[in-house]
Amino acid sequence: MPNQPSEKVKQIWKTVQAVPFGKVASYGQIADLAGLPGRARLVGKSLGLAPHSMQLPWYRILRSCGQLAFEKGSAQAKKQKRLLQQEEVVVFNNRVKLKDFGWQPDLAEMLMKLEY
DNA sequence: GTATTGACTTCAT
DNA sequence: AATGAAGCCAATA
Repeated sequence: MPNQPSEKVKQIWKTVQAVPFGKVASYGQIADLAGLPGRARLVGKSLGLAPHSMQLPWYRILRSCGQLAFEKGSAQAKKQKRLLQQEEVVVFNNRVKLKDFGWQPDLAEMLMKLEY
C-alpha cells in the first residue's frame, strides 16, 4: 500500500474545512487551530497532498500577510484568485485584505472542530 | 545518522 | 515596499 496520510495531515484537512465560505486563513493560523503550532509548512505540504475528491478549500489558505502562496501570474495563482472571487472575496494584485476577509474563528466553529 | 526541501513566518536591512 | 537571513519542523533522500 502506498503511503497513508498521517494523523497530523488529516487534522490539518479537517481544520481547513472549518474555514467558512467567503473567509480566508493563513497557513500558520490553520496550524495553530489544528493543534500543531509551528507547522505552517506542514500545512502547505498537506494541502498539496489532498485529493480533489474531498473538495478541500485549499484556496482559502494564504500567507500570513494575505498574499497568495503562489507566484503572481502562475496558473495556480490565477485559479486560486478565480475560486476566491467566486466566493465574494476580493483579490487585488495577488493579495487579499485580511482586515476584511480574514477568518476569526468563533466559539461555534471551535466546537465543531473539537466535535468528531 | 546527517543533509536537503518546502503552497511558511518573523525580524532586519 | 522589497529582499534576504534565520527560525521553524515534518517528510525525504
